[in-house]
Amino acid sequence: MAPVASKRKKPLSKETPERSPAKRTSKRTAAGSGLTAERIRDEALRLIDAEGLESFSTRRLGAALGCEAMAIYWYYPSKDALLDAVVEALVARLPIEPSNPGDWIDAFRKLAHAYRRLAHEHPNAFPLLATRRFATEGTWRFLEGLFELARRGGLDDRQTARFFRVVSSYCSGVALNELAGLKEAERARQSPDAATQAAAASEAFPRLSAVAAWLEPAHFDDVFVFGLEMLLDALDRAPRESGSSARSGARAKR
Amino acid sequence: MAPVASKRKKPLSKETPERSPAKRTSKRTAAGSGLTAERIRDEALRLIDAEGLESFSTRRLGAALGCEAMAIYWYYPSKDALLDAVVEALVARLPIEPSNPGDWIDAFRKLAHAYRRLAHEHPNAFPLLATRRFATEGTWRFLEGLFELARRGGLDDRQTARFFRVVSSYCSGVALNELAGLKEAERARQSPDAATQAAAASEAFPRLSAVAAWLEPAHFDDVFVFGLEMLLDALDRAPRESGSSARSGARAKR
DNA sequence: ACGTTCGATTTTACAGTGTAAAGGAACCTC
DNA sequence: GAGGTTCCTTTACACTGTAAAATCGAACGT
Repeated sequence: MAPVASKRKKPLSKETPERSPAKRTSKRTAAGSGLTAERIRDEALRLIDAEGLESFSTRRLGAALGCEAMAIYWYYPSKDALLDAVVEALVARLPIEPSNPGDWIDAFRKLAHAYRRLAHEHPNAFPLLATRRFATEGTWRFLEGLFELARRGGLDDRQTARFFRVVSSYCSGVALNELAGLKEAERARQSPDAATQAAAASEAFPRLSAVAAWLEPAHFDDVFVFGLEMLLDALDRAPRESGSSARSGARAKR
Repeated sequence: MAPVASKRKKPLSKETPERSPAKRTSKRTAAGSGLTAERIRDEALRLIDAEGLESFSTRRLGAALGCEAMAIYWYYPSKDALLDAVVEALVARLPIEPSNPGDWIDAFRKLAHAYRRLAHEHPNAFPLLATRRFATEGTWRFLEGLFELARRGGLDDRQTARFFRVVSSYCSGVALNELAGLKEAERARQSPDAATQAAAASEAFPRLSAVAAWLEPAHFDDVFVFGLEMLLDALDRAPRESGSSARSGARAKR
């Protein structure tokens, strides 16, 4: 990636006069070639969706935008920063409002489903979400909204942190597993020796091949909801058991 | 990555006479330069651990092994295949035996902890595990052992699949979150404007900054065990409720 | 003993990568 | 006009994965 990967020294010390059009003096932005940070970011997401994360490059993005690759570097300091922006744009689509106001369990549920939907809609871009830390203002705003909702639900800071970590970890994990499974299914579909390999595995690993049927993409929905409701159920119960504050009711399953 | 990323056509059709020393006629293997598939894979893992996944390249690996980069391609058809082998080597270290034989809950617990330990010991290599599908024989053997254990515990195929997905998803998710958090913490440590940024966030996002204390690496252990025991507890309860077979006892918490 | 084959490695080459460092061209302010 | 700021292109460099060919030593058939 980087020419020399020894030590990442960001040269953006305090001396650099902030090169980038960060909302400042947007008088003469329209006369250029229509290039904006947003357009670049949107096109980047479109390209990643269309052609995959691996083959996404600044030069290809430039070609898609009708400019040279280096033009991007006026709007983003690095490809990494651009990908951060893409992550932010994706996160910004997550809803925080619960259907039943005050029901934070339902908010978490809706959020979990939306998160997973994101993985389905942007399978190539999703690994970015799971791998990168939320590092931009938009993602912070998102978390702020979620945590505020949890507070209004009566959760203290510690519980909020735990619930968030547990649910978000579960969702990332499920989604990544799904994507890996889908990718493998596609690979198997166009490979000629798929049947051979599967047959061999079936003989050598009987338990694996028996269980494998239930690990198929067809059951992803089931498994996801099963684990999620289990988690939410336990989370709903946990605060009461540790003698914390009460919640407004509403439980979904069973 | 690939020169042309259009369509991945594996040219390994049935005609190719299997170029690679796959355990065949290892008569005169010792006189070479001591290069073996295992040594290459181990050195690859060592390099990834030491210098990061991003800066890992076939040429650097060659230099570390004392050979040219292309020598690797006699043992592995591509860098991707080599990384698959690294994943397999890591998975091979996971234990499947429960301390209390027959207690599959405990087996899942031990496995979960081992999985997370793997993430801590190989933070740079771990994302490979989470992103790639288990695609080699060693990983299949691992799953076979785990599923056999679940069967002896009285779980049917469907339950086994669900439990495996739920627990493994949770573990991947937690571990990835941790790694992202650790990386960010390190970045913040050597960045001069960390305090500034944190202060700004603290004002703009009061809930976030209050909860953030509980999201610190210091509490990773707590959160992980909290969620894991919650899951195992629920999983332990689930089969009985759906009228399945009984288990041999032993519950850990509460 | 001698070519031939085969296994293992190096050499060379190519298309593509991220991005630093300039250079330009258009505009804004004085 | 002169000078500065903003946006974009050009050029260049160090590096990537890997196809293809060349190389080189050991083993083998004769």
